[in-house]
This record gives sequence, structure tokens and C-alpha cells, in this order.
Amino acid sequence: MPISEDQMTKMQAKRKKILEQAILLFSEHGYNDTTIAKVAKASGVSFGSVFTYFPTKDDLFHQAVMEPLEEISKLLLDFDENASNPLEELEEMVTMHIKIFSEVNKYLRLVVQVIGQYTRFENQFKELDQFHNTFREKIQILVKNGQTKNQLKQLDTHFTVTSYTSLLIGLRVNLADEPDEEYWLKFVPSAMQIFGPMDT
Amino acid sequence: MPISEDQMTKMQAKRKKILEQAILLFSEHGYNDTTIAKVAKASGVSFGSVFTYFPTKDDLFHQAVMEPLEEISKLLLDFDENASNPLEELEEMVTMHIKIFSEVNKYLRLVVQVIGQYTRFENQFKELDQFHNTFREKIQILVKNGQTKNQLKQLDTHFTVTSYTSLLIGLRVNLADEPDEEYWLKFVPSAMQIFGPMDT
Amino acid sequence: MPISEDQMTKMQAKRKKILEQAILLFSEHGYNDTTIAKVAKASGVSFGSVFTYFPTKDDLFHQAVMEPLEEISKLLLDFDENASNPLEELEEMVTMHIKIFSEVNKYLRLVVQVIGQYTRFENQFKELDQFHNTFREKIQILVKNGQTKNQLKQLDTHFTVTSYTSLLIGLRVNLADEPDEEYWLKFVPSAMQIFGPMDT
Amino acid sequence: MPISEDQMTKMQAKRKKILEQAILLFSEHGYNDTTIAKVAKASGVSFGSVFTYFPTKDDLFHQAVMEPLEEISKLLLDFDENASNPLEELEEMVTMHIKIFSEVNKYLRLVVQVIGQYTRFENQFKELDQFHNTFREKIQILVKNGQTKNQLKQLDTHFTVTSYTSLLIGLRVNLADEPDEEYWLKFVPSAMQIFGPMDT
DNA sequence: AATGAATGAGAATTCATTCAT
DNA sequence: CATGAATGAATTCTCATTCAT
Repeated sequence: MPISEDQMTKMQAKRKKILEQAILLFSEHGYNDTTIAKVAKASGVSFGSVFTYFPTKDDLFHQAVMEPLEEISKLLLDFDENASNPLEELEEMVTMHIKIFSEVNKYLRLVVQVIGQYTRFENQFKELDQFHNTFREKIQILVKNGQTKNQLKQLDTHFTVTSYTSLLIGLRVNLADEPDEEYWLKFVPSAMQIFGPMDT
Repeated sequence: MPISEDQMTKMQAKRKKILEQAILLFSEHGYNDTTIAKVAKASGVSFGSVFTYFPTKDDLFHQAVMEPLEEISKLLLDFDENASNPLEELEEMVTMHIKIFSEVNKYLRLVVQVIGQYTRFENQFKELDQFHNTFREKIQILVKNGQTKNQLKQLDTHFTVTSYTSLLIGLRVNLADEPDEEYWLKFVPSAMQIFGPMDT
Repeated sequence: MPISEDQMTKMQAKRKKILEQAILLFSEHGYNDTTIAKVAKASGVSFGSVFTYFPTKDDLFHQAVMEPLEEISKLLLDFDENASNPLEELEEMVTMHIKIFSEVNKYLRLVVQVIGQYTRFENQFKELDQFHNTFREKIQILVKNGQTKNQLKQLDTHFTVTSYTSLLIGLRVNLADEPDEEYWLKFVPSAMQIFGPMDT
Repeated sequence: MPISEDQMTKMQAKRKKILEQAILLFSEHGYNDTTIAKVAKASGVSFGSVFTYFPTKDDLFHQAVMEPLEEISKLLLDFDENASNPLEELEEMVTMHIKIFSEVNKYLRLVVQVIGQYTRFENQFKELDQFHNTFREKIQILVKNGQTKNQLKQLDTHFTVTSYTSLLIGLRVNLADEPDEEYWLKFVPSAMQIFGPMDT
């Protein structure tokens, strides 16, 4: 092997650094106003090096949108849709989601850009849309279970869940770069309301 | 100076046409990918004419964001926060808002872009933010009245109303270019839930 | 009409100037080493103006190869293949061809580049090749007439004429930028030999 | 130093392989479109290895033009200018030359590029020109001998011989990548005509 | 000697803006 | 006022060359 393990590690780190800075810049300034030169400078690498790791600017953007999705989607799907106490699980889930959305500020702004211009960023949009479907389906099961157990009102689950995910993304849009988790958590009750919890 | 009224009318029409097309193009393709040449072509006017009506591209964008706001804000604020039956008024208001959001697709995508990149479009963002505050304040009064009359649960009005506006904008993001008003109206119940209507 | 005739004339002149300089530069330095900046400078126009007249560099090259062809092909085909005295006509034709080839130095170097890299300049090559066929066919008729009248030896006309055109282009290659018409004319007897004139 | 003979052989082979591929690529795609990376890939060696054998791209091109010349020039000069039967020798020579030109297609395209852009490839051109002179001088002697023996017409030998070499290079340009030796050999009579053989 | 990551100079192309007609 | 040619700054991407491993 011509490449030592040490070098591999360094390269991985370099790639990661570039991608991180790209996400930051893309999310703040958009696709066009984020030049490769700016990304290179922010990452502390040379201009040409960006092209060593990402063949085109399009590719860099694509990876900036796609790579974090895997990790974040795991976190967002980390709840038990068949929990014995659906209402309790739902509240835990909402709390978790709110926390996550309060944290991954920059990346979500990138997501909003992609969705907002889905014709321009078609490929990325498709993948995000696919996750959105998976996401909603899993929540729907939990909601149905809650309704079966009479913990939730008999609302249409499709519209309920779509409203919930819309609230999440809408908060991220409206709260701009509000970083205070405490503040975010105050939206948990409103979010819960959407699911129509039975008064007890 | 010696400009006939007829000419004035024509120029107004031309300006309006340019602005309309600019909104469409800006919302679909973003600021940078919308060139003046494309706007001119879409409007059926010459290249240089755009500059006759809007001194710079920045200005064109600014007007594209600001001018429709006046009209739309009037529509959105068209409810009686001191109605004698707050819950009924609230439901009417929500229905109206959902209808409006289902209709002004293109413009709202433009709004999302501005909010999503508020550092880049600072001036426009400020004005939108200002309206957002006015908007929320008026709704808050209605909600408080509803709570006083025990039609609504005693939820924190600030967070409730911000959740409501977030849901609206979030729906616009999530439903992309869904144009069917019938479909949109199905979200009214979910939106109402946020305000915690008392079961009757 | 928004453009005055005067302006049209100026633009035509500008376009011509750019094309002329492009031919010179392309022929001397090749496609890649001829930058648009150099063409602009040589033509005394601004960088961007080149793009006003020729959308891409490829297009500029294409026109540089194609446009002069029309005029030159007319000159080269200006002989009477059915002349009553074919041998005399042939000698006049050869003399004319040699003169032309001695004059259009730069352009022919461009032609040699295209032919030499016909895979790279496929489109241009095809058109040149087409002319080459037309050119040879017309000469072949004259040669056949000369053979019928026993003024020329019974040589295979296809190979004879292809040899003749090869000699012409080969001379242009070998004589590099020799500009002296007198010198060039000394090759007429050699060129005539190819056709196998009967000794008289 | 301590380099085994075995290693030397391997390196020589590697160098040869690189040069062969370089000739192919340069001749087909020209200097600029032939990147070091492409040469490396075609040769099956690593990117950096090309630089081990050829310090710069210029040098690689230089060697690609120069190294084959030695061998080919020997072949082209392999005739007896003082043969007792000059005409017979001339015909044998022409046949041999035509065969050689039909074979070394790729390299000759490279030669045409150098001559066609002699200002750009000055050094290489000078050496090719030098050979051209040597080549013509030797043929001239043979032609003069043929004229002395009244086997050839009294034509100017300089122009005759230059016409002959022009025909050769012109055929290589015109016949593009025609590989059929049989076809090429049909040009021998035309080539012979240039020397003005006496009818017998 | 071999490898390929790192670098940055250089090139084509786009496009807002200016301005003469 | 309308038009569109002229301009050049800015951007992406390529690639020869260097150099650490």
C-alpha cells in the first residue's frame, strides 16, 4: 500500500474539515455566494485541495447536504413506535426532536434552502423527501397506537404528523439562529397539542 | 415633465410585469441564478429596461420581497382580535390563513429564502421580522381573549402563537408546490389544536 | 429598428477584426495557446467583447476555420474543367493554385492543424474533407479530358489528383512561412510533372 | 551506484512504455490536451513516475519528437545515391519511402504538428529541419546522377526534391489514418513522375 | 525509485452595470 | 424612455510541478 495509515487519517481529517466549513458557509451564504476559495480559506487548505476531495462544487454541496443526514436521521428516528405507553413515548420523542432541532442550526438552514429551491437542488431534495416520508411513517405508527389506547384524540394521523414535522422545520426557520435549548424546550407543549392528547 | 397619463399607465404596467416575473424567478431559482437577462426575457422587455425601473439587481430583489408584503399582510391581519366569540373567530382566522398560504406559493418561497439566509438579506429580513411581530401580537390578543373566556386552555400565548406561525411557514416549506386548496384545508384541525381548544 | 446602419457596420468590422486576429493566433500558436485574452488584445477589443461576437472559444475556432474556406474554395475552383485545351488550362490552374497557396499562409497552417488532429476537430475536418473531395473531382475531369486528347499520360486519375493536392498541402507545410511568390512559382513544373504531360 | 542490471532493464522498459504512449497521445490529441495524468494512465505507471523519467512535460514532448527520428531517419536514408542505375535505385527508394510513410502514421502526425507550429516548437522544428536538409541533399545527388545518365529530365533538382518530400508529407496529411500499405503503394507512380523519368 | 496529495497559476465563461445611439 | 453592445471583475475548474512518505 502506498499510503500509510497515518496519512489516511490526516486526509480524512482534512476532508472532514472542508465539509464542515462548507456546511457552515453554504447554510449562511447560500450556494452561489459560497465560493470554493472561501471554503478553502475557512478550512485552512489550499484552493486546489478542495478539488482533491470534492471533484466539483456541486459534489461538495451534495455531500454537505447528504452526509450529515445519515447521522441526524438516526437520532431523529431513535424512539420506540411500539412503546407500551405511547403518550409518554411521544412526549419523550418530541422533547428529543426539539433538542435536536435546536442544536443542528446550521445544517437545517441548509436543508431549508434545498427544500425551498427543490427544482434547483433536485437530487438532494429527493433524498431529503425520502427521509421525510420514513420519518413521518414511524411517527404515524406511534400516534395510531396512542389513539388505539385512547390516549390521543381520533385525528387524521397523516395531517397530524405532517403538521408536526412542519412545526419543527417552521420553528427552525422562524427562530433563525436562536441557540438557547431552554427556550426551544418551551415549545414542547405546543408541539404536543398537535397530537391531541386527552385531558387527564 | 411632459409625460402623458397614457404613458404613465404603460410604464406602471411594465414595471409591474417585471416585478411579477422577478418574484417568480427569484422564488424558483434563487437570487444568483436569476439573471437580469432572464427577468427581462420573461417580462418581454429589453435588457436595459429593467434598469430603467430598478436601479440595481439588489433593488429589484428588495422590491420583489417588499411590495407584495403590504397586500398580503393586510389579508393576514384581517380578523377581529376582540371578537365576541374568540374561538369561532380563531377558527375562521386559521381557515383564512391556510387558504392564503396555499395560494401565495411563489412569494412565500421567496420569504423562506430571505429568512433562511437572513445574514445575506439583512434588510429584507428585518422588515419581514417586523411584520412577524405585528402578526403574532394581534393573534396573541385573540388567544388571550379565548383563554379568558375559557374557550382555550391556559397555554403560554407567546409560544403558542409562535408555534402557530411556525406551522404555517413549515407547511409552506414541506408542501413544496402543492396547490390544492382542499388538501391544505385539512390542516385546519391540526393548526387549531395548537391553541388548545377546550373539548365541548 | 433599434440599431442604426452605422452601428451595424461598426459591429461587422469589429467582428471581422476579431476573426482575423483569431486566425493569425490560432494558426501560429494552436488552439490551446491562443487564449481569448490574447485575441481580445490583438483585436483591440475588450475581453468580454469577444464573447459578444462568438459565444464560445470553440465557436470562434470553428468560424476561423470555416469562414475563409468559402472565399478560398471559390478561388481554387476557378478553372474550366472542360476547356478546349486541357493541358494549357491545367498549367494555368496549377499556377493559380501555387499562387494562392503561397499567399494564404496563415489560414492554411490552421487547416493543417485541423487535418493533423482530425479526431479533435472533427466537425471542421468533415467540412474541409468535403471541399477536398469537390476539389479533386473537378480536377479529375480536367485530367481525364487531357488524357482523352492525348495531352497527358494514361495515369490513374484518382491517385494523380490526390498526389497533386498532397503536394500543395505538403509544400505549405514544408515551406513554413516562405512568403516569396517568385520562389513558389518555381514549383509549377514539378507539380505539372505529376499529371504526366506528354513531351512535345 | 548499487542498481542491479535487472533494475536497469526494468527502468528502460518503463521509460520506453511512457514514451510510446506519449507519442500516441501527443499525435492524436496535441500537446495541451495530452496531460501527464493521461500518459501515466496509458502507460500503466503512476503519475509521479513520469517525472522520474522526464523532468518536465516539455522534455517528454521533445523526446517524443526526437527519439524516433534517429531510427526513422536511418531507414529513410537507406539508399545508394551513387548506384550504377540511378533510375532503378530511385524507384526502389520511392517505394521504400512510401512504405515507411504508410507505417509510421502516428509519429508523422506529431511531426506535422511540430512543423505546423514551428514558432511554438522551435527547438524540435530545427532538428527536423536539419534532417530534412540532409534528406533532400542525399536524394538530390541521386537525381543529379540520373540526369547525367539521361534517365531523368533536366529539371531543377532543388525544387524537384522539395516537391518530392512535400508530396510525402502531404500524403500523410491527406490520407489521415489510412493504414493500407497496398493503397499507399499506388502513389509510387505519381511520386516518380515528379522526377521526370524519360519515356522508354 | 515510486506514489499521489498539495499547490496555485491560468483559462473560459458569466453577468451586473454603464452608456452611446 | 428603450435598446443592447461594451466592459471587466469574479468564479469554477484544470493541470504541471513539487515534495513528503
